[in-house]
Amino acid sequence: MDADPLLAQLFTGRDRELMPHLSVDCTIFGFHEGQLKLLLLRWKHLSAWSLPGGFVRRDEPLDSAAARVLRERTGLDHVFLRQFHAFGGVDRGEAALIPAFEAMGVEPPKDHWIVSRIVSVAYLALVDVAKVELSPDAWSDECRWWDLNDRPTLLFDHDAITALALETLRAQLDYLPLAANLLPQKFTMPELQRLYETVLGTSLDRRNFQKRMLDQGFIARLEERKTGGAHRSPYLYRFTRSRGRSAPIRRN
Amino acid sequence: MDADPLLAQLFTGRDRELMPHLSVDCTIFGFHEGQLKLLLLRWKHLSAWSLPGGFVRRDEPLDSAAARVLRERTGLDHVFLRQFHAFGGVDRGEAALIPAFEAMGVEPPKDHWIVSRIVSVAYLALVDVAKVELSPDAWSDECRWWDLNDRPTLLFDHDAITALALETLRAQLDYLPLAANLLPQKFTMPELQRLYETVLGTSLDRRNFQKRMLDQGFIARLEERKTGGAHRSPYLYRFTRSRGRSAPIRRN
DNA sequence: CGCCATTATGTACGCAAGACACAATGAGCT
DNA sequence: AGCTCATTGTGTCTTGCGTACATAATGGCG
Repeated sequence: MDADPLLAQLFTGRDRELMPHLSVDCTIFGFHEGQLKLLLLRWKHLSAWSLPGGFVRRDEPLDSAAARVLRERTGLDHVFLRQFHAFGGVDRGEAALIPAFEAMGVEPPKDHWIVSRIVSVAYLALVDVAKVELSPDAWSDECRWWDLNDRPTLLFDHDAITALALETLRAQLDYLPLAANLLPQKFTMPELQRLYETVLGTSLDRRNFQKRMLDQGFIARLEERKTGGAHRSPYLYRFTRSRGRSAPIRRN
Repeated sequence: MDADPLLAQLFTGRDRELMPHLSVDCTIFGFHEGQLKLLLLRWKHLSAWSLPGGFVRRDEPLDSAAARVLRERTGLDHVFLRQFHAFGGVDRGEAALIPAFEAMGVEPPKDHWIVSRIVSVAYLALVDVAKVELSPDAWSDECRWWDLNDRPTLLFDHDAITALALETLRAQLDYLPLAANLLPQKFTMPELQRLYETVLGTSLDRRNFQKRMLDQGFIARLEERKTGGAHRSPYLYRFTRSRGRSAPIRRN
């Protein structure tokens, strides 16, 4: 098989433009039809899945590298994207790449940093599924949403990364207006509640939930109602705080 | 001036044992005489201060590198130490090192990674000041505790690192038994309260504070009392949860 | 032996969260 | 048109936690 020219360059010069031994990985969450979704890539020739990731250019801040990865896979920019952990184990499974490179006709030099050790800084992204336009990267032949509960086992240490991302999301969901990033601009109260229930893995009381949300002050009710449902039409709401950014923590 | 042989080797081979462009920095907090302390190093020939840090060996996990830095500066092991952020800006002030190297008689090759760009993973450590035995590293001539409020301006981006470390500490103080790591085994309730007040920057009600702490279940009262004070002798308490380890999060 | 700063402990109030009930609506059916 | 019924909108009561505040107990000191 012919080597992809871009990939072949990776070991003949292009790697010099990159920060060696360093990468970013993005756990990109979405919410659709009452289910939490995770964006995954399928590697060419491996038929196995991983988180979207990429290398860091020598003149590129870490955060910008993560934003670039997110933009290239989803077309989105200026959405919630936040670093949550650096994964720096000695063996994170980089060797799994070697057969993939060989199948692509690329011969990585022995002990090249790409197939030896990579420290990866992991980012958590929250996006509106409806706005995403998916596109795989040079290493993968498919890019799609997976239901979080049906997701396949991932390459490298990406299962651990995903687990910590989910833990981080759960821990911050109730005191940051994170839901604003996962829902469309206008949404109904039951939709918001189902998002909370899905992320937290619990069931909540409708009335108390609504009260809490409104008391919180993050959301405001619109005069519109959602039509077409087979029952009483629910009100629409919107988030009032700027999306993404953090909020107050009060003490004592 | 003669070059320190260890430092000279840094650009003649020893750098090959290290992960290029990568370092760890430790914000090591202590508590003594009612004040929150930060451990700082003074750089030779620069007379300026920075956080303790170090490079990561090629066969060394990130967490181990941080633990090694902590051990080498304080003699402590198995204490609270947790990664909290990766600082990955393009220019974090690495160039400040060049005059220091020159004064030490070491000539860094132009564009060597050590003086161009370094991504640093920052760790937060909490230690019992009484157990610490300080020792500077090869780059510094002094290692000492600073009162957090009197601390000097730091080199590189270490002021930003310190600020985020403090923010992290504040945010987690009330739901993790972090204080266990900053106090001796036995302590009085007023001591614990002063620690909280110092870290949070607020003043707290004695009675409510005591009630909260005991309801929390982290601490238990001993039958001993502290003698020697000029007033009613306070009870001693101890933490019941295991010290040192962080809470639920550990990965890679 | 009384003074006084400090510690130990108890009580009252307010607010927010949780448990729970009932009215209103909109589509589809007969 | 009127009934059914799942779903949404709204109110009340209770409980528990955090906060405000007051009083008794100690131990050294003059």
